[in-house]
Amino acid sequence: MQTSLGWLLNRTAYGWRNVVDQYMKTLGLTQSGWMAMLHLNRSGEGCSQKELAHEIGIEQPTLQRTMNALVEAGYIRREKCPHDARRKTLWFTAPGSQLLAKMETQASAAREAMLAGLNEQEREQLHALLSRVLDNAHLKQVGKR
Amino acid sequence: MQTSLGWLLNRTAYGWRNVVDQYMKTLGLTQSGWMAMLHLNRSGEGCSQKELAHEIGIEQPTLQRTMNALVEAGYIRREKCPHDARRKTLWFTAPGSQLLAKMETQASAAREAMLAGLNEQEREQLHALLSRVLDNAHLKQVGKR
DNA sequence: AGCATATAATTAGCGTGCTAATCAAATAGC
DNA sequence: GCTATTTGATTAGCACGCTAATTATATGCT
Repeated sequence: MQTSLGWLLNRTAYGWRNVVDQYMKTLGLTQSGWMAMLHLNRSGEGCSQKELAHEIGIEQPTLQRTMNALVEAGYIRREKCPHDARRKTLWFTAPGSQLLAKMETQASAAREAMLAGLNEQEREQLHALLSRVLDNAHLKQVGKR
Repeated sequence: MQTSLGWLLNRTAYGWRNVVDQYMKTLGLTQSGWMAMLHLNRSGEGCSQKELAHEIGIEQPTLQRTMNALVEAGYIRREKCPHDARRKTLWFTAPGSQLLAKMETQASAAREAMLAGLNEQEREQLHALLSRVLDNAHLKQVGKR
């Protein structure tokens, strides 16, 4: 095996992000921006920032910066939660919803480009193998601090 | 498929880096630091900074910052190349070589931890699938600028 | 020889991940 | 009911990927 799996994994993830980025480029959003938009749609509008960060798999302060930019750009708005004054819920604005629709199209085109040549069975195999490696990573990180 | 392959890929790569980081932690080097040390050993001492960056798969300015830290820490030294005054070649210092030996041990322990439960055939399968996805990424990035 | 182009190292500055620390509100325990 | 702890959002600052631009040297073309 010429290249180590760790390196390969890292580079493939990096390449994937860059390809999606190219497909998204015309929409004028950065990587963290489209990630947040797509995941907010998946999580469902009205979730808290903490919940969205967890869904994306990043930490709250990381999302904070991205959210500020999206709010600034007018795609998302924060609202105070009536039940819990600490929470702020997230909602698409009308321009945000329009942009989202275009993003979904681009996202699936990018996905298809990356997986070109892999049949359904191979995609599932890759998914299964990566899931097992990721589980190992999580096990090893118990008691990290 | 619950989680998208893109997300899974990204998180697995991230998890892998963090696990290796934990194994390396006691050695007092950052992620980019041990990457540079291990790859310099693989490339062979005396290579240029550009060559090492290419071997690692990062850009020259990214390596530059890391190299400055490693030189500062006394693990690596830069030397002027006699044939080409633009080039600088990279060499381990004595403390650097000692550290490297420990790093190699930790690196393979980390690798084994991440791949626990995957037999040889599965590892090769994962390698092959990732390689194909990475190829797609490269194809899509032709003419990127 | 002399000027244009190419290449290696470097500097400057951005994007996005993180942890640590702070503030405000909610919850728990006495 | 009041203080102690927990929780969500936020701020500050670090690590490490990038591109663009600068500098010094090498190479190539006329």
